[in-house]
Amino acid sequence: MSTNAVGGGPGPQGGAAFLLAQLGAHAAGRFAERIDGLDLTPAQAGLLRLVADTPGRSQRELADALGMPPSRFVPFADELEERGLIERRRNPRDRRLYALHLTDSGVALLAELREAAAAHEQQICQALSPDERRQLRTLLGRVAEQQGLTPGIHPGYRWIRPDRTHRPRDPRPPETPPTPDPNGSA
Amino acid sequence: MSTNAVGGGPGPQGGAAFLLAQLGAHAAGRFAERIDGLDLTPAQAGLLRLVADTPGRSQRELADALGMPPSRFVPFADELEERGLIERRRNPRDRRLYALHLTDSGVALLAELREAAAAHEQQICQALSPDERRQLRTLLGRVAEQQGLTPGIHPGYRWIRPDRTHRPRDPRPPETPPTPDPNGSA
DNA sequence: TATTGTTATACTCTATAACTATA
DNA sequence: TATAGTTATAGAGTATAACAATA
Repeated sequence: MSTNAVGGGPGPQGGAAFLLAQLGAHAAGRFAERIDGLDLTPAQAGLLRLVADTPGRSQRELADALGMPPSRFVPFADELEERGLIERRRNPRDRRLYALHLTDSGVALLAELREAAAAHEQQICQALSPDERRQLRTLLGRVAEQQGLTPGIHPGYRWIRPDRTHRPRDPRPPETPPTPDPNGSA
Repeated sequence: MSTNAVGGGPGPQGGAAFLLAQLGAHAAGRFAERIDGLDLTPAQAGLLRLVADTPGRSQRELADALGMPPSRFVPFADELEERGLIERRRNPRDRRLYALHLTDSGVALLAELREAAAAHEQQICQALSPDERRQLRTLLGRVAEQQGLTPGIHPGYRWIRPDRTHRPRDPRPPETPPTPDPNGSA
């Protein structure tokens, strides 16, 4: 059996940092499996959550928040739009911008996503009593805060395996003629 | 600011499962940065650790243990061999097999790796007192055990970004003539 | 001229599947 | 015929950089 020569600390299972990395990858993998039933990848779930959280943001803003280049964000959002989960609305003040919003369908799926997340939480924390789970959340929360992590933002979207079933989208039909808006600037 | 609509549970930072995934990715990323100074990727460090832990195993066994296909394992091990950290020894009983061992250089680097892991542990757990760190390790260890994780084996080697500076290796010179070994079977 | 959104291209990484040597 | 190791190849996914529309 493996005795972990470099796990980073005391104990047969390695230090807390190694356990965090190990359990984090495990938890992320299990969550991915779970929401696969909703036909969502973790990154897609993250975008739904982000759009629900702060609706109306531009694609550029969202791409920055997720740490992904705009050229990657576009086909990424395309999928969710094709599935009717989000919609792009032109900003009449600045017609370069799309404001992203959840559709009713997207709101409904988000509710399912919340259920999945709750079930996931139960599944991962099985070994702990309610009191121990609170202890764990408190300890992890303090570590996360001290390490400067943004609540609710997973730092790994950049690396997470993307959806491989992405088909090229059909060309977007030309926009409705430019409703002439008298006020000019941004 | 993001208020985390689907983090999986109570608290402003999401449930324990989300915190685990978030902190796990963070810890893994920081560790990767740290050992970049030793010119090692996390996957390479994992292989060094594995070979040190159970020397003499075949490439096939190691590839299986790491969950990577043999065709990917070969160039992966090539790099470490070119750098003189591991060596392949023919098994005279079954000349199809290579037994992998650490060189002296590899042992020395592993010692540095242990130091890096210890420093990493300190860096990640800054926010906690020694007693709290023990609590955290205990809680995480119980979760890991219940979830069936193998101590010391990170489940994410399959997905971790590989080294992009891999140059094609020069062809291996033909093996020394077959020391005729009277006993035939495996 | 700068910025948003988009598309094209070139590059990297990967797994599948042949292939060689040995059993 | 089966297996360890290796190599070739074809496919997927990515970022860089050009591009169009709008400011």
